Amino acid sequence: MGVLERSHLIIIQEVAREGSLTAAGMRLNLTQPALSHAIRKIENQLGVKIWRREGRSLALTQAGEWLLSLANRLLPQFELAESRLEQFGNGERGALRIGMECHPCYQWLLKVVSPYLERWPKVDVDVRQKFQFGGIGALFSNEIDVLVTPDPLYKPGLKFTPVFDYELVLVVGPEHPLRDARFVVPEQLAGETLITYPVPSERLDIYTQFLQPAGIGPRQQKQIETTDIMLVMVAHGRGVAALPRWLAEEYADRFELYPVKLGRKGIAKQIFLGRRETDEEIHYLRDFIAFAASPGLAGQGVADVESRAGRSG
Amino acid sequence: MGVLERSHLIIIQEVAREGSLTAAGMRLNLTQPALSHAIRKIENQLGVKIWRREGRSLALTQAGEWLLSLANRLLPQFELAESRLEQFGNGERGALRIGMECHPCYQWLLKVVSPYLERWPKVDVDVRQKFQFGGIGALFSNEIDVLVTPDPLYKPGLKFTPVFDYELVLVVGPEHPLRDARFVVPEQLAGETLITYPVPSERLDIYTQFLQPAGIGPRQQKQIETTDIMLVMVAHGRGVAALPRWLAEEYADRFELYPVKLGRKGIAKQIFLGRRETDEEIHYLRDFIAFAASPGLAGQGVADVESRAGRSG
DNA sequence: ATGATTATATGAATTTCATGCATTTTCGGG
DNA sequence: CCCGAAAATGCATGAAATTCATATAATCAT
Repeated sequence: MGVLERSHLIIIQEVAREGSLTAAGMRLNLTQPALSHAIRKIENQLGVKIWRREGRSLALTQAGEWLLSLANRLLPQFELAESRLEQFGNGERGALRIGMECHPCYQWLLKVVSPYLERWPKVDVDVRQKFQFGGIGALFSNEIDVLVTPDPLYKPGLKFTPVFDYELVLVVGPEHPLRDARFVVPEQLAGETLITYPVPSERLDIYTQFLQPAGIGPRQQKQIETTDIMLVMVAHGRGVAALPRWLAEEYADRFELYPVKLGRKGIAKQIFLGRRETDEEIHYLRDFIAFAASPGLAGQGVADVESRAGRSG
Repeated sequence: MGVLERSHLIIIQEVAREGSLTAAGMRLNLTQPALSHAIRKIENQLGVKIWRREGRSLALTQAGEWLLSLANRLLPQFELAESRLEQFGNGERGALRIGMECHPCYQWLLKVVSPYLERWPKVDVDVRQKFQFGGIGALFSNEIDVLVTPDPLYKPGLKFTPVFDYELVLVVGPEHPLRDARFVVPEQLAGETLITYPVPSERLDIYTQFLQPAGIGPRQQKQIETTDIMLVMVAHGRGVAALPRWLAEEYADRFELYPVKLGRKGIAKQIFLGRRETDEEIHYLRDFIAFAASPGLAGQGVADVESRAGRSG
């Protein structure tokens, strides 16, 4: 079985470096007899002569030379490992696996992540969008560490923090008859082509909070992966989309887009970051939440929206 | 100070592999409490949580995952190291550092080494030709393991084995007046250009055993490193050289060379392999000596030479 | 639910092992 | 040949690893 230990390599290295047990003992805070016993034990366990008595000091045999080169190769890796572990222990290092349950939030997340990576150079950020058992399940199963979601499902062991509010608006192109409407009612979408992200309609607020309550569906639905393409389509009058107002504004300089309020009062949305309570003490995670929630970052207020939505249980 | 040991990595790897302390304990010949105590101690020493209780078994934290990848990287190197050391212990592996005190022997050595390397695939052979304190000194100082020499200096701690005999002859080119002589006497070299290896003349038998006893020197001496060039020169009549008879015969198909006996009786030489007595039990070294001494390898008998030389002391 | 089952955790007892001390042996130099 | 410096040896001891017995926790089937 394995008998060669890191401490053995340290002894080999140090004895070779100092050329004597007495001197090596000093550096290792051991006595000469301790080392003498140790090296003999190593040799017996390994079944190889490692040292040769050369006069009144020790020299390495061939096997010893080989072990020394091994030690020089492996020991630095152990040291590196320990300094890394210290970083883990201090909460300076880790992987922040962010789960997304909110398609348009991706644009927002990018703005948060960039400066965050500067602040935490040793933290790796990973973004995931598909979860077998939903975002909450992914949090519980440790698949992710943070969940970006509009649906904070309050459960024991989880904590949610609101990070920004926005208004969900209908985005139409310049040729669209609704482009200057003060607001739109569900019936006005009955003849429209609705462009959405490719997720089930029960996860799309435009359905759950606007169309379905009125018992109305669009004439056609097109699913498109990326926000850019989606907005190109909208700008060219190939359909309408429901997106955060700030997102429409963000793209305003590239495409001619017109946001229209959904319903008289508009649809207010709020995004939450969820995390496990057990991760409370992880510095870089706590900082991510605080940083993401800090005002002036997303900067898309909802001053003109009167009510807030957000299921809880 | 360094606390992370190989055994810790083994535990991390095995627990991760089996997913349970009990199962890992079986494989490691440890009880479950032993592991339970061990992993807690590791965590305390490193100051990092490595495992997370997941239901009734254990899962790795991020730091744990990182340690596992470290273990997967480092542990195989330890295992490789141990199997190598076992080979060292069995005398299957090592470095055979051969010292040469005999220039023309290089050709012979090549013929010995090739098949030897086949027989001992894990033994590295290294050939050295320069020694600060002579070949014997190099043996004593462990600079080399085997010394190829015509001068076996018997000293306590060293053993010499004769490996082959040869006759030192004068080699001349096709145009040379001596080409068909039955033998040559020192006086006949007085007007010649003698080509030798670049070593002091006290280490050249043509001087010590032939020219100097007669108080004669050659008209000119040229020093050349390589045997090939030396023989090209001889074949073109640019000088004569003193070389083993078998070497001249070896080159006969490439250059037109004529060997001439040195003196009426010829100069007989014997090559010895010297080694330290302490290396007696090294298999691959003992085999090298036996192999090199086996008849039919060098195959250059000295049937026609009547006396043997070789100082001893 | 509840008990059976299968984990890990805990604490005290025990064994094992590393280390230090005292001493001897070995080696090199005057 | 003896002295100084270093390694080797043998024994005693204390710390650390391991085990045993048992408690606690979580899953599963009924």
